[in-house]
Amino acid sequence: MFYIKDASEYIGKEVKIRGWLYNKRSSGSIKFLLIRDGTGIMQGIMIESELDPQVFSKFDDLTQESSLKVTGTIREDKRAPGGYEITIKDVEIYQIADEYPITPKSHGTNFLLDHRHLWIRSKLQNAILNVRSELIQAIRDYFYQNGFAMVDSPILTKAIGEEAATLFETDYFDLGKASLAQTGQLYAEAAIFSLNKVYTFGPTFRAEKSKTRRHLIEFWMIEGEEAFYDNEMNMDLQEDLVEYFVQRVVERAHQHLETLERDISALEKVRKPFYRISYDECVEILKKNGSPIEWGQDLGGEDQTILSTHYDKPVFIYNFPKHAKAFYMKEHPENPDLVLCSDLFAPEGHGEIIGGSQREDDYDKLLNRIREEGLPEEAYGWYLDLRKYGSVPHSGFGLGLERTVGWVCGIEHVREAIPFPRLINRIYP
RNA sequence: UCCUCGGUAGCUCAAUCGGCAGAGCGGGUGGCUGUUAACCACUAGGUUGCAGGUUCAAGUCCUGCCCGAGGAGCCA
Repeated sequence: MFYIKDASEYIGKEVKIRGWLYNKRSSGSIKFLLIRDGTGIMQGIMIESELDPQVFSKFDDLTQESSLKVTGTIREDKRAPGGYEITIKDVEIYQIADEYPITPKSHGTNFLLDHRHLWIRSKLQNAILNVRSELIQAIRDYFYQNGFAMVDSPILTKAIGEEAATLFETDYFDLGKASLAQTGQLYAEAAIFSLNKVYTFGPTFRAEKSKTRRHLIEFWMIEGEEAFYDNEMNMDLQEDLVEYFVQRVVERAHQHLETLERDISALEKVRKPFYRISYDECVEILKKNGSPIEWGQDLGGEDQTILSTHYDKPVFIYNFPKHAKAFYMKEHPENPDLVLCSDLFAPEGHGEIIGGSQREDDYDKLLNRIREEGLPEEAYGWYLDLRKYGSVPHSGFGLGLERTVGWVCGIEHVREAIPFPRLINRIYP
């Protein structure tokens, strides 16, 4: 089957394009159809003097997004968008589309989100979804090539993970309430004792009442977990992974990045080593740049923006205060107020894309932290077991896919980085 | 939950001091032999988010509510 992206291989040949009408123009007895087939957009020409009148008149019936099959010869022509065009010999119509809501002029976000099922057909959204697809493939390939096993963590769980206030609950037969997973990490930790290095790749759910450009209710997370890795090695791994997938997208999705008018030179700078700054240093830098942050607090949205505009490459902030971070992070051996962890911030104002840490591997210390945080001890029985039967130092991290897609594509809001975003006040379409 | 901004034609927006409800796109009709979000002419299209109030007169001012956007908190 012929696809528009392969046009250069078909010059002078007769082909059939199956697709949808993107737009049309006419100047009387010469008419232009812009046809898209998901791989590209190609201009078709209909010339009255060279066409059967019955075929020529089909132009008038065609509406935006009508589905059609055109037969014709591919030619190179500088006047055509994309450099190639098809001289049409025949037009077969699958369906005449109803009046299409998304016109070739500008629309507001609310309207576009209401029509997300149609919006994804547009040029920029198509490019974003293509980059997302390339990115996912690159991440999977990286893990495969580096000896990681893929494990699937459960989506229905007993409340265990991040925070009880942000759980989606559902009835689970005679066993009370279950909730949708907020993370697969704890299960990934169990899996390293079987497989050594693992990653999970799945949807996660957080019922946070967040309305910011960085938040989705349902988002996809990639979580690496590595036996016998300390926090330093964990950062080395993240750095290597991020460099790999960014460079691979630059290489294989170049055209889509150009469609998005992404500054590709900024992505080409994403090479090891990244910057690494301790939390202590970070607080000093932020204070100098006018942040009201005090030692002991986690970084706010404004702080993230300051940091990620300050550097031209991703930057790690490591070793946060214990009480700003999750219970499972390992206490710093020389300073019990700190934990061994790191957040990775993407440059150009895009903010946090990874949170990682070395995990607490000492049974008593972990139990202590669970009690300090007032977590339901009984739900963590199996997780504590991992510290009883051959506990080892280990580390891991979670990469937010949509934030990463947003950064690589250079788009403002994560809601465009996923085909059908789930937002606090939106579950349609 | 809190703060800020917004809601006018299918869509994007305008409407001066409170004084006749407007334009572009999209739809319809006609024209044009190389168009590039084509262009030109004509045309149809309105419960100004909802409910009250002030006024001779409200899209505009006041009160309440609904909906949306951005941000805070929280996080990937």
